[in-house]
Amino acid sequence: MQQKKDAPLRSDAQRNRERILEVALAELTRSSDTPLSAIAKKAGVGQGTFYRNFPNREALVLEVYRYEVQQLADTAAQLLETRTPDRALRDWMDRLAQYAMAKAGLAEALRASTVTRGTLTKLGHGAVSAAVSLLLDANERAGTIRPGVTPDDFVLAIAGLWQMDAHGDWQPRAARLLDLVMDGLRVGAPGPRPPASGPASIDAD
Amino acid sequence: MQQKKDAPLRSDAQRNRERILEVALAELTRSSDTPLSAIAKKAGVGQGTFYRNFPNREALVLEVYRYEVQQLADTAAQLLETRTPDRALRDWMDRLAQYAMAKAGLAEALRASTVTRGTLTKLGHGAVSAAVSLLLDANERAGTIRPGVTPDDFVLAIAGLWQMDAHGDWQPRAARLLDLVMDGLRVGAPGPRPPASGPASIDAD
DNA sequence: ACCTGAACACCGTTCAAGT
DNA sequence: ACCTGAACACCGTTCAAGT
Repeated sequence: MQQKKDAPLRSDAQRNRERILEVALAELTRSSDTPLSAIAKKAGVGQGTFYRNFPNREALVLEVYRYEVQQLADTAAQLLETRTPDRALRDWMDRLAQYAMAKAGLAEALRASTVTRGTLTKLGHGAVSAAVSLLLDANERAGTIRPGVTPDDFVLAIAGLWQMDAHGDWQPRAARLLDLVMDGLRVGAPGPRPPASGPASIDAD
Repeated sequence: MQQKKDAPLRSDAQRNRERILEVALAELTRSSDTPLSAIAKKAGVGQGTFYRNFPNREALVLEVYRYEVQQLADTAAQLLETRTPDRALRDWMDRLAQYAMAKAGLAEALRASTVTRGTLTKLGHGAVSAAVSLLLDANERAGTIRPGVTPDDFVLAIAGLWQMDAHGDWQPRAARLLDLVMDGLRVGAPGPRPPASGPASIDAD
């Protein structure tokens, strides 16, 4: 019996929660294994308060990550308005790579705290998944990628991004990976904007 | 001053080390976060002995993993003898997927203990890298994949395998990922066994 | 040279007492 | 209803004492 149904938090509780998230973002970005006690102290709350908000490390990290990733997801729609679908997709992937590197500490924290497998995928069911859907659908309609690619496929294909070292020269490595993925997505594409029927069918009408 | 240069271990020390690795494989495969103290106890050694052999959790996990992965790497050469290069590559990838799922607990342990990023990649510089090189080279020579793909590219491209949930129905997900990667690798391939010069050059001689 | 196991440090989690 | 901070449990790491 922690909390009613979706009753709004008391204002001080609300403030505490925000402070914790704020500090967690800064701290976890820097180093992925900052003790939760340190975060609580820096946020100016007791251990108990911390635990009232986040039952464990994973819950905190997921929440921080979710918020951060949301912003990136939002850019997908914008890119689609100013570019061709395939350039929008590729540009978004580039941003994703930049993001993954900038938030390397956070990504590490996520990997480290995610004991259960597939949690990363579960996170994908949120904002990222929606953004990816948008991009994939637009490309499928334009005939620039093969039909039937799911957001899940996409997320798995670019998983390598989360495995690169942010300190080294990740840029060329990321570019090569994303090029390969884009090529893989294009194979079997019906071709740029095909009207209705299949391309070069055996019997013409 | 732990140990001379590469002086052979005393026989009892050797036995202890093997016992630890044996227990660690069994225990970590089951659940990724078995306490090191539990492993030490089950192996019948004191905490100190454990630490003499493995300075931290990561060292242990890497060692266990390295050995396990070695066996898989060894199959690459065999596959190349009994199949066409591209089928050998694809079959090896399928085995890799099976392996990744069978050793899911171990893979989790690896992810969890790998604080430093790129450690996974570093592991790739060993046996896996050699196996992948073998497969890629054979395919490049046969013209079934584009030239210039490095083992690093490959490892990044299939990183999604380590992110799948072993309990769910990973089989179709893995197949889709590997298909996409294969397609990506094929794009720009010179074509099956081209003799010497580029295909369809502008000016014929 | 190697081993043991108690001792220490640290961090996550809980809970009695307070407002 | 929410907060605090001391107390507890657990695990990684070290080290004095042994063979």
